[in-house]
Amino acid sequence: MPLSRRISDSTVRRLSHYLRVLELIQADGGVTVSSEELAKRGHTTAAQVRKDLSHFGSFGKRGLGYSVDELKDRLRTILGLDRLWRVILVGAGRIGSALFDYPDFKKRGYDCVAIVDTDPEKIGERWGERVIRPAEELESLIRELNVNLVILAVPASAAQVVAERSVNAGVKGILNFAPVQIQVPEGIPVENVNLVMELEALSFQINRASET
Amino acid sequence: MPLSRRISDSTVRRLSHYLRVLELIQADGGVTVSSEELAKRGHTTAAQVRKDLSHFGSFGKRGLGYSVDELKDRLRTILGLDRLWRVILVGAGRIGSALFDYPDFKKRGYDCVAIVDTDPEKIGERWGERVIRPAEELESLIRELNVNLVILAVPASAAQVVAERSVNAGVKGILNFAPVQIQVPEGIPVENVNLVMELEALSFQINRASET
DNA sequence: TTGTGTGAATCCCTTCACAGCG
DNA sequence: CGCTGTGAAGGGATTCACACAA
Repeated sequence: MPLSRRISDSTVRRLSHYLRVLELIQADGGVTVSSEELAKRGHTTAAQVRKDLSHFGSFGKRGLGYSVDELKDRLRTILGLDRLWRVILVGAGRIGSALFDYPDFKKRGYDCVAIVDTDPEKIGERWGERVIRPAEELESLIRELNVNLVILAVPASAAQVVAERSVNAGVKGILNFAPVQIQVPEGIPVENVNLVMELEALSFQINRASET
Repeated sequence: MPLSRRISDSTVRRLSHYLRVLELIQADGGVTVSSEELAKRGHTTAAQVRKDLSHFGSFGKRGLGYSVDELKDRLRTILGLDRLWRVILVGAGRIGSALFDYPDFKKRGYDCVAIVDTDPEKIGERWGERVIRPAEELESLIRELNVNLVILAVPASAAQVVAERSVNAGVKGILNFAPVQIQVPEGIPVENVNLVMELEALSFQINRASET
């Protein structure tokens, strides 16, 4: 059942969302949950929930629903949250600092083990337990600290170079905040977060809505 | 031809991306582009580019390609960037400040006309030309300054309430950074940016890749 | 000849509907 | 009986392939 099928990006997003909902349900003292309820608190249908989960096994009890606790664990495993991810943050600007302080980060198993920047003013600055290191140390930090993920919070012009250096030094995935499409070798996943693109999607939809 | 068909979200994202590529091409002195080239510099196919554009009209010349300048204008109009969007930022934390300073913002026609926060320490603080106002003034600011869009950079617990107040006061769209699914009336577009979700998508894919 | 615009074919995702298990 | 798990149906979106315009 946990077949090596291709799982779509939207499915993964939904799984991530289910996990969040489960945590809320658990906080409210819920012990079991139906696909119906899970769907209502996401923005999906019950059939979708069941289909999503069915790609990875059958975790529910017919006539009963899912055990909140068990499903939560399963989702954590599926999403790869049952291990620690070691993250390096490249770019100690505002986006970088916003991420660094994001409370859910650590909670989800992401540990920012290093920060680098090119700005001499910033190098040496202390953020919590970390000290900002010069960008030249990128590769050595990745290797020494066994970094898995890199967060690119750098200007568009620097993103490609940093991505290449990081991949060469051994990172396995990239979260890219720079508004460019970066090229990486096959097999290195990249997720892009592009703030302007989100806003543009919004203004497009508003225009549409008002055209009726 | 600019028919009122349903345009998918992914199409809009691609349009937004084409626009960015066109700007780069123009900066390099390019005057015309083919769907082929546009596709290569995005992450799509030529057929996809043509199909996307065909939803809104036929802007190209057969055998020649598209005029960079004209297509850029068309895309700007389609995406609703040919007007000024007035934005209010709710939450003057790090994410808020990152957005506020995002250089592409103003360039794309988004003007952050007001900032509010609940923290007495922050109220009165000056950011560029703006002064942070108390959260109680949300509605009056939206009305007086004719705000179209609200950016929610607040904790999850506050997001729903702020969204409702904003919609009641007249905003037409919401960019939500809080990690919750907010409920809004039909016809008010919401775009969600969820940083943890992006990271989870990444770790999922890395796990998958290594399972091979 | 080149490269667009577009029906047709294909693929993938979502929804339906129900068999089957607790 | 209630709710899951899943084959089948349906619907969208992507890709193909080619007529046609410059």
